[in-house]
Amino acid sequence: MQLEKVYEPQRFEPHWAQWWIDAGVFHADVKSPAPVFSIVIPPPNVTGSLHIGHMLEHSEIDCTVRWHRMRGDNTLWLPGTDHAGISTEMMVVRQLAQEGTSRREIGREKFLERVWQWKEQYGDTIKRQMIRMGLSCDWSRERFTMDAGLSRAVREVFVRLWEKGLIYRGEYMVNWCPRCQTVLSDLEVKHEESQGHLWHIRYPVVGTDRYLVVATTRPETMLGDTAVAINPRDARYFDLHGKTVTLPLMNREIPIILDELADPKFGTGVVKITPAHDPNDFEAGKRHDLPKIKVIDENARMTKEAGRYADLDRFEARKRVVADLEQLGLIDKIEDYTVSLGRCERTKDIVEPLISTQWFVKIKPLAEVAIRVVDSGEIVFVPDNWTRVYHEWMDNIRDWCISRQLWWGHRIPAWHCQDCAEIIVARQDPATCSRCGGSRLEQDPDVLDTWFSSQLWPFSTLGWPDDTEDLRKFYPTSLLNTGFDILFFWVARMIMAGMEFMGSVPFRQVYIHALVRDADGQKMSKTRGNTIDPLVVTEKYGTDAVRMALLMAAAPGTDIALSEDRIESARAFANKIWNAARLIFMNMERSSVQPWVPEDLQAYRPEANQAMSVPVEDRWIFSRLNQVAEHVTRAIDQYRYHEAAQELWHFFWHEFCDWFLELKKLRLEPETGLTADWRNLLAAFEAALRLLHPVMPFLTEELWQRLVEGAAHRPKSIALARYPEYSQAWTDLPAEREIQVLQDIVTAARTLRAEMKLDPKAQLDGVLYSRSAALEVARAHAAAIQKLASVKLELRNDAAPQASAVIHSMPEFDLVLNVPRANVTEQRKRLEKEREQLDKNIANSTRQLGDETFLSRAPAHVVESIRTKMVEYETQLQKVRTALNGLSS
RNA sequence: GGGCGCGUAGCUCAGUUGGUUAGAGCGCCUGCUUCACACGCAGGAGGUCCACGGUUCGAGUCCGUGCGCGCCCACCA
Repeated sequence: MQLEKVYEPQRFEPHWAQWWIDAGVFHADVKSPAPVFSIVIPPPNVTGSLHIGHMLEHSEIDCTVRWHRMRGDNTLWLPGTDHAGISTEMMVVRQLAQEGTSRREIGREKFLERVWQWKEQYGDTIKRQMIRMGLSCDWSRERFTMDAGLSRAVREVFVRLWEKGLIYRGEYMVNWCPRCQTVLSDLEVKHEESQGHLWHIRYPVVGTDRYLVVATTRPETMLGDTAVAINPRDARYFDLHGKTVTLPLMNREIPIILDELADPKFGTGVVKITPAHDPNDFEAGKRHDLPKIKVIDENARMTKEAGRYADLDRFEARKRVVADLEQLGLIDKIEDYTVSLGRCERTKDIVEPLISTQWFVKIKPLAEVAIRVVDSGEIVFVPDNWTRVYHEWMDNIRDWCISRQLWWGHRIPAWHCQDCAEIIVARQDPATCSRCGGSRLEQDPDVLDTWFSSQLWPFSTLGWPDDTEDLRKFYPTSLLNTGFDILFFWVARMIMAGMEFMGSVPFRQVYIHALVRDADGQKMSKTRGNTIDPLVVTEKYGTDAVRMALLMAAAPGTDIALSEDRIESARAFANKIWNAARLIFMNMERSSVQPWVPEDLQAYRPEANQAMSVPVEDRWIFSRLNQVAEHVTRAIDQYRYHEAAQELWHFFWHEFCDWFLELKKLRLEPETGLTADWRNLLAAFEAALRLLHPVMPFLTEELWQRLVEGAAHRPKSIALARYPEYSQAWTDLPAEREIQVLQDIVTAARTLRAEMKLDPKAQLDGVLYSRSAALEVARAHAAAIQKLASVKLELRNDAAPQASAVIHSMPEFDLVLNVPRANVTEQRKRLEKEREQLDKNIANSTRQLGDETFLSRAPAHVVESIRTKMVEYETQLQKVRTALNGLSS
């Protein structure tokens, strides 16, 4: 079992990914009618990357799931849903545009075919990558058919809501993106501050020589004004009530109305009312029964209603309108003004508020229930400050516009009778009109908002609307792990849908993780060009390294700044493990040691070890393994992935490799390699791999399989082996103390050598002075000390002599090196620094121990620990003084 | 206009209920081609924990104010 010298994840990661699925180790048990990936891959001629946020999410979920499985919990992995919607559609639209074709030209059928070609072309890449990320992937056209599978659930839901009167179709003010050619929900509109102007326009009052001055940031909309409003309590204009003004440019006479909408304190206190192009005005228009004149169309061009401005682009029209008004002397003034512009989340185009007929969900009744289950604690957010954010939104929720003018999505199951205009909503495609019996039915051309189907995820994936075994077994799920960016889009709606259609919560806990950002903390975006492409980095550094880097940084609360540096150092860690394995395997081979795996760590009770006179480093490493198992378990349990990852990192690298393996190497037989007590090493390594497996699944599987190859009784996969568990009995404090002293002795000698700038290869002699157990430790580990620090120590049960030029003092011992010429400067520097620190500590402790209030109020153990430390400080200070004296004599 | 979060070593960040020498990774300095690993080994430098005030025997940690940065929500022309 030769290992390559350098860790090359590319060679085994794809293999294990496929193997896990084939062997059923890790694949979801559920036959999902939903498509299973939520990653957007752009077509080849569009630069960009995957949804970076998912990397973290997938690593965390996978880590959690693996960990649960290894602990024997019954877990279920549910794949995510596809974002059938604008993103996908727009990519194909862009591709078409580059070929000189438009979507409309090609038609719905051909367009959808085109989307499929694109998905299939890149499906393999997506699939491979998803598996590498630890996500099962069963993605095929059969499973993702807009008119089958999931759409059955979607239809069911639509029909039920319709029958309950919770879906309605109506004319409302909607957000329209002229580029996407579709309506957007409120959540898809992002507001952005930008520099604009506030135009003050004079409207002549009919029958007088007065003007009313209105202010607007969008002068072109004035063409559609059907009133101006003043506040009923505004004395300035009260006498004008009942009169009319002439709308400039259009020469239309429009009424002056009284409405609270007009704020006397803002601007002139007069507001123009454009019911067709502003949500506020739309409401005001309803209150006063005003006509709605649509002057801007779906292409953001002016309509016929705009008179001579018809067909102009909205911004061109703005210029003309302003110029014309100026010429007429009707511009009162123009102010600079910061306006909050609504932009399309995807195209960044300025969203135009339009009147349009759309489908809506009446959301209040659903929201009330969803608020209740969070209030009552049936659903808990982690961290819990998100509860507030959730409330904030749910309390002020507005009806949800669910229709989209796209093709890539679930068709709305509604038919319009061409004869009697009846709307038929049905589970089965109707053949005739239920009212007039006519057969001229046309299905509504719109598709549903992608989140309409996504909200069904917790139960549609389990077979709903059928009453399946999966559904009964796995609904509700215990945990939802997601990013805060889709809290409203998805999480809130899943809760509403769960309550409405299943009658119970879809999940108990919602863990909100951080988002991944670039090295400078900026949001990754294609336009900024600061994306890290998961496809590229996992290929380059390995999935395990990417996961480790992400988890190391996954502290809750703050976002993650991801850089290649971090991934690189995670790869170094992976390489370290790899090479530790190389060392072990090479020696196993030399000694023909039989691969062997203990049943579990229980085999290594410290009592048993002591009885078998097992080397202390073995007792020590088992004791440490035990502690680490406990810490990691607790950390993952509380979603503190960064703590788990760091604990594992430190343990594996700086304890297992730096000390344990180094000590073990000293026991190598020159000819035969491993000796009998290497059984313990194998057991420790095997357990350590299991400990690491949830975080670095591929590397650990590869090494574990090699390690246990041919072993008699073993699980098929490390993923099916048991996760190491803490047991107090395994903690071996004497062993830990002994190794600690050994480390101190070796480190002290090394520090001295470095300070003296001594030849690192030269074997030195030294003396260890001690009156404590350190003497015994040094005696027992003389060989180790000689190897690890290149120092042969003479042991003296005595205090250190007054004058020693080369000395390193620790509380337990003094170590003196016998060297002819000492480099005194370096040592003096260190000693003086140490003395300063000690002086400070002693002064501090003295002050506190002399403070009556402190002594009486501080808890006893705190006072006690300061007393103990005080003694230590003083002994140490004495030693440092002696050493300094020795230097000067 | 509301709400939330952040400010700790050159950089990116940890720091669970306040407890006394504040940690890690990267970077930096010194020395090592030691037979697992230069994606390495050994040693080291580097911090008035944004400022001021308060609570406390004790504050990086709790409270207030200010400064700086970021995010979310919001129909004020």
